[in-house]
Amino acid sequence: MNIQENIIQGIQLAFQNIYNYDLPLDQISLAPTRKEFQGTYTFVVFPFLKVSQTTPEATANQIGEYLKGNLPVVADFNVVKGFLNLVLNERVWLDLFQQLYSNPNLGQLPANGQKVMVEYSSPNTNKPLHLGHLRNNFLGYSVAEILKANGYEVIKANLVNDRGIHICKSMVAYQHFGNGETPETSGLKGDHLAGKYYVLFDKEYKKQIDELKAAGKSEEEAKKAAPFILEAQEMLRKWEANDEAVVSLWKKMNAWVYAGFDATYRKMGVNFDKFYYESDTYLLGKDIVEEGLAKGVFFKKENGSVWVDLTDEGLDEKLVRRADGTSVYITQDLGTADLKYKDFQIDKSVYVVGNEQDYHFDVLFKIMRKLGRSYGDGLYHLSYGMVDLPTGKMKSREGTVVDADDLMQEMIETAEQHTKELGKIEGFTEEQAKELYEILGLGALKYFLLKVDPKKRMLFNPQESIEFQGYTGPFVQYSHARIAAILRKAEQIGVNYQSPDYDSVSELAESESALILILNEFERKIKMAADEYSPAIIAQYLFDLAKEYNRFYAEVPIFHEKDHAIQAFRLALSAQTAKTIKKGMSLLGINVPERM
RNA sequence: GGUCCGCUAGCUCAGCUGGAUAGAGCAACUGCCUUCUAAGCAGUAGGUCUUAGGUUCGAAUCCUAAGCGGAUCACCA
Repeated sequence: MNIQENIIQGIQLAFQNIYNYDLPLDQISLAPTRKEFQGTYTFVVFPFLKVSQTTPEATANQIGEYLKGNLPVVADFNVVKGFLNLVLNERVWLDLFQQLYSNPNLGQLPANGQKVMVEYSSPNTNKPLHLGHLRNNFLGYSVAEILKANGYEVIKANLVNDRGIHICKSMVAYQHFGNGETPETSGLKGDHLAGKYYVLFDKEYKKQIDELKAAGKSEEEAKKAAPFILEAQEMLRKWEANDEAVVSLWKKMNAWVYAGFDATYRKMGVNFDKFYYESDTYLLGKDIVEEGLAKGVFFKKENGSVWVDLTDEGLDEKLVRRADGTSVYITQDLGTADLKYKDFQIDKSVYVVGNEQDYHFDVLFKIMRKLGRSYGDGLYHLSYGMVDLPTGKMKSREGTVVDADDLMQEMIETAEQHTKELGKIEGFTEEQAKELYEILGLGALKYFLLKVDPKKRMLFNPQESIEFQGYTGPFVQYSHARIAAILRKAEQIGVNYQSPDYDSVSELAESESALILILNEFERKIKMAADEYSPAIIAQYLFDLAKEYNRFYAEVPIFHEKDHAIQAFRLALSAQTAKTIKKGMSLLGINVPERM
C-alpha cells in the first residue's frame, strides 16, 4: 500500500460518487505540492472540468471534501484556483516510516529474472586512460549497479581494443626508439609507457610528412608515403599473418598496458565480469553477412560488396563487407553482439559509448532487429556526451588531455589539503587518514561526473569544477559522517533506536515529515534511474536527501530531547537516512566515511 | 549540404508524462558555532527559459521555422 496510489484510488471514488463518472486510474496523477503552499500532494482539477460541469474552485472543493471525509490519510485540504492541496495525517508519516525502517532490503528490488550485459570502458591499448574514460567508466559501473538494484542479473563487460593500426603505431615507435625500455627501467606505468611511444610515433610521422612535402610531395601523398605509416601498415599485415616477432612484441607491450590499466581500474573502483578482446573478435560476423544475404536483409552490389539498405528506417545504405571480402568495423560488432548472447543468454545489452558513435549504434541495432534477434529490442546505446575543457575539446595528439591517473591523484591530494585545513583528522591513524582522502577525493570526482545527465556534454574545469561544498560528493559524505557520529554517541550512552515506540510520538516537526517523504522516494528514484539509465537521478536525489537531513539536524534536537520515544524516533530517522545515503552512494560507486 | 543532439541566473547544472510566483550549487552580500561535526543551516540579490510563430483553460516543456554551438554522414576503427 502506497500513499499516492491510495489517494489516487480515493480520487477515482470521488468522481464516481460526486459526478457518477468512471475516471481511469492512469488519468489521475498527483504532483508534489509547491513549498509555498500547505500540503504534500496536489491534484490539478483543470482537465476534469468537463466532467464536473462547474468551476475549478468548486470542483476542487467537492473532491477535497470527499477525500477528507472518506480517506483516513487525508487530514485536510486547501484550494488555490484549480489546485487541490492535500494535507496528510500525521499518523501516515509514522506508519510509512515504520514500514521503511523495517525493510531489510533497502534499495534492492526483487529479482526480475532478466539478464543484462553492460559493456563499458573499452579502452585502446595504445595509451593511458583520460578524463573521458573516467566519465565512461563511472557511468558504466554505476548503471550496472543501478540495474542490479532493480533486480537484474548484470554482467559487466569490457571489450578491449587491443589490435589495429593504432596499436601498431606504438609498436613501430618502440622498435625505433625503445632501446629495450620497460616499465621497470623507466619507472613508468605500462599504459603510460605505451602512450609515450604512441606520441613519439606521431611526432616522427609528422616530421617525415614535412620532409616529404619539402621534397615536393603533396600533403596527401606525403601522408601515404611516410616510412612510419608504411611500417605500421606492414606490421599490421604481419600481425594478421601471425608473425612471431610482431606477435611477441605485441604481447609484451599489451601486457604492460594491462598491468597499468589494472592499477587504474583498481583506483577507480570499477571492475568487470568478462573481458572481450578485439584480437579475438575482429574476425567475427562473417557468418552473419551470409545469414543476412540468405534472409534478404543484405544485398550484393555489382563489385561484390555487401550492403544493408536502411533507407526505409530513415538511414542510408551501409556497407557490411568490402568487395575484397574483408570485414569492416560494424561486421565484428554484429558478431560480437551474437557472441555476448551465446555466452550469457542476455535479455538486454547496454553499450556505454560516447555520442560520437550514435549513428554506428543506430545502424547496428537496426540490423540486429532486421535479422530477428531475440535480444534485438533489448539493445541500448547509453550515449554520453563528451567532456570538454575550458580550452575546448581534449586532443591526445595535442597533449591537452587530462590523464585519469593524474586527475585522481590530484583529487586525493586536494582532499587531503582541505581536510587538514579544517583540522578534521585528530585521532586518525596515518592509514585511516589516507583512506579518508581517497574516499573524499574520488567521491568528489565521481559525483561531479555523474551528477549531470549522461546524454549531455559537460564542462570540466580542473581549477574550479571540483568543489567540496554544496552540490558535491563530499557534501553527501559529510552528512553521512555526521549521522555516524550521532549513532556512535547513541550507542555510547546506550539509547536503543532499533524499535521506537511510534505510538508515543505525538507530533512531527515539518522537517521530520519532509524527511520521511523524501526517504520514501528512494525506491522510485532507483526505478527511474534504471528506466533512464541515469545515475544523475540518484546523485540529485542524494543531494536533496542530505540537504533535507541537514535542515532537520539544524532545527531539531536529538540528545537534548527529553522525551525518550521522540529521541529514539529521531535516531531511527537518522539511521535510516544514513542507510539510504550509503546505499545510494554505492549505486554511484562512491564510498562514505564514518568520520570526516 | 543531409541527419542527429544541445541552448534555462555571471558560471555549472535541475526542472518527471504540459500546471501555481521557473529551482539548486558556485561566485557576491547578511545572519547563526559555551548545546549532537559550520565540508553545515537560514536569508538577500540575480531570469524577455536563444528568437519568431503555432497548438490550449495553461508552454521552459508539445509542433513549425530561424539563429548559434557540437557530433556524424569512409570499401577508417
